[in-house]
Amino acid sequence: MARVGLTADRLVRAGADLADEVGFDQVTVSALARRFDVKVASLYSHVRSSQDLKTRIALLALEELADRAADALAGRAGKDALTALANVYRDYAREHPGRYAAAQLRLDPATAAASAGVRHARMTRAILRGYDLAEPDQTHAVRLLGSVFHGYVTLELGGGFSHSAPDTQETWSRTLDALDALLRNWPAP
Amino acid sequence: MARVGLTADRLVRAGADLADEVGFDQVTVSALARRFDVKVASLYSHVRSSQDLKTRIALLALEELADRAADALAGRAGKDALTALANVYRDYAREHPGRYAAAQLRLDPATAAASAGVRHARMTRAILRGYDLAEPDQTHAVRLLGSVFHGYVTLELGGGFSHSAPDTQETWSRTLDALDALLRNWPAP
DNA sequence: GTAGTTGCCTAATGTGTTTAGGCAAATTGG
DNA sequence: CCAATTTGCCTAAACACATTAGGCAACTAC
Repeated sequence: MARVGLTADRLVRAGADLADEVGFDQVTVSALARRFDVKVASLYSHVRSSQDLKTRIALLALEELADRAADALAGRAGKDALTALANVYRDYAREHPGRYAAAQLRLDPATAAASAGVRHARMTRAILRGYDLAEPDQTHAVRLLGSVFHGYVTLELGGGFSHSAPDTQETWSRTLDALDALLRNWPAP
Repeated sequence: MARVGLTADRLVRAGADLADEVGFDQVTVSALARRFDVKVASLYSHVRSSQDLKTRIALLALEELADRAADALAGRAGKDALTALANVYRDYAREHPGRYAAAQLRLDPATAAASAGVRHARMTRAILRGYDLAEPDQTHAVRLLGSVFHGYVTLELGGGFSHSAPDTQETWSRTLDALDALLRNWPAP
């Protein structure tokens, strides 16, 4: 019986690729087994369950995304940093829609706390150092940025606003302009 | 054999309730059959497939949401209208998380075009009549509003920013203030 | 009341998840 | 270099959901 050399890592990576190809919720232990030309049961030595597999793919995506973000942010500040971070999310979602969807998987609190999710939160907050915002406005702004990035990327990817006239690249630029303007001129309570 | 009186309508409504209770992607033809104490196959006279059921739930949710939005918007303008519409989305998502998730289901273009989705787009645009925005900025703003509403609601519901200090109600208010300020003072290109 | 329609049923097939237990291949130690 | 052990992939089997085909009973209409 030829051994294929399965490992949790290879499975997760292949699962992520599969997600990008067919969509995250089409990722199934069976499909993954087919991809490795191996019987389904064999995967259960490496991965606890379907849920476990999906969670690991989510964690991988969060890591990759955080790494990209950290790279993009290095040496930038102000609007430059804002644009860089925003583009990391958007580009990642366009290049890796399945992975991006995976990154949205709801994790249980313990797993989330140990994930790269916390790096994301820190980086978003780091961007605001280039603007003049004290707490609690800083937290409000972090949440707003998160909402816009996530909301925009999701809608664009889902075809939410595909048909209308101005192309989405233009809207994206203007959205970043608007956010920058907003952060420089945050309204008093 | 006692007849239960199934109809597509009752199934869809029950499916929506089920979604609110256990989550939209736990909505299954089998679960619905159990809820009516009926054999699974019986549902297939009323609903074409699992996909069909989910699509119908999505359409129901979009309708309900659009109805609420239309009510809330009547007689309001400017920031008042902005706040009203935003609150409709947020409150609906909190009261009916499963339905809200359903409303995000990707529909094929034909179905989407015939759905209440178009009313949502029109209403968002209507809000901007209270602000001084010409095309193409109006479209950019529509997309931004959609992104923020959807992104915020999704993150809040998914526990995206639950732990940190300021409560989310406060952030929500300040987010609406910020959007209002932004629309009144939209940055030139 | 009978004819026809409709509604829910049984039966069967295919796919995905998961566990238990087996045999062969890799690895380790003498 | 071969024996002992670990490890990896397998077969087998149970269970859940989706879906289709075909049957019989219960409403509806005349």
